Amino acid sequence: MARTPRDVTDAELEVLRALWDLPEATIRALADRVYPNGGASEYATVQKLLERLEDKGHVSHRSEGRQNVYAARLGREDLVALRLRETADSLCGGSFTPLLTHLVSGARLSARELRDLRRLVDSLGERR
Amino acid sequence: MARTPRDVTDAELEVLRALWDLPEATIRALADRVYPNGGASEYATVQKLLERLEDKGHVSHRSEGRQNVYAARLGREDLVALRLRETADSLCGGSFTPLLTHLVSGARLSARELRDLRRLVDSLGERR
DNA sequence: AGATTCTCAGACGTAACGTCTGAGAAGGCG
DNA sequence: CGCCTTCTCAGACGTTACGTCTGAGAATCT
Repeated sequence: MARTPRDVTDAELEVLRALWDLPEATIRALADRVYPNGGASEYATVQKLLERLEDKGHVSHRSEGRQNVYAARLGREDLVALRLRETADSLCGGSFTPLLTHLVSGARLSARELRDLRRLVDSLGERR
Repeated sequence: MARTPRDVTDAELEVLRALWDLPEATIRALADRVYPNGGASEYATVQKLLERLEDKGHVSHRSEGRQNVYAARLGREDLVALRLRETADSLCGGSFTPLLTHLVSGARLSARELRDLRRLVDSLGERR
């Protein structure tokens, strides 16, 4: 049975998070944020993580002058979508309905979450 | 940054699936199902996967006579819940609302699914 | 008794993951 | 101009997860 690598690993996610806050950033800016007062090796770590993220298509870079400027191609919502799809595919035969059912009925939503959801459903219902 | 092992790996999931179909099963039954016409080593593989699943608390066994009978402690819905919580925690600050929003607005629900969902939400709202 | 089938304990190889090192190019500045 | 700093690129390293497999011993069957 083949092992499937993770879409985004823990350390990669940390870098992605930084990129979500700073929509465009140089490696140094990201390194400073992810590893405050980190040295050369932490810098290189971020660099490698960015390289791997780019291999996966989740990040892109352009070289501005001498240095590279990175930007996220995968947004937080996209990653949420990815994770939901993975869950649906591997556990629910690809259907999202079981996820919904669980979330709505089982997950003890707060009053606010419930209100938001009701509004969402209402707005969807109107458009039909 | 510490690496976090997966809740259930691919091969482990395969065994879990088998256990979901056969609510109680001996190792051999599971091995036959997961690896049709597999030999002694496949049997041992299933055994090891069960051991790891048990370490994680997802499976339990009792020894019936000479052999061990395994049962899933973690149901399909439980695993769905786990995955959803992981996603919410790592990407949405623990809130389920973004997941719901994505599912409801993005997942192209059928009219019927939508109606059921609305009813579900309404019934939940009444209880407050 | 001998063959079979179970359990338990542990080893093995590969890949993932997080981290780090070194070499080279490009500016900044005395 | 030399020197120092900072960047990029390429690749190595150690640990662990993961999937797989082997061997030894106990129980059961015929």
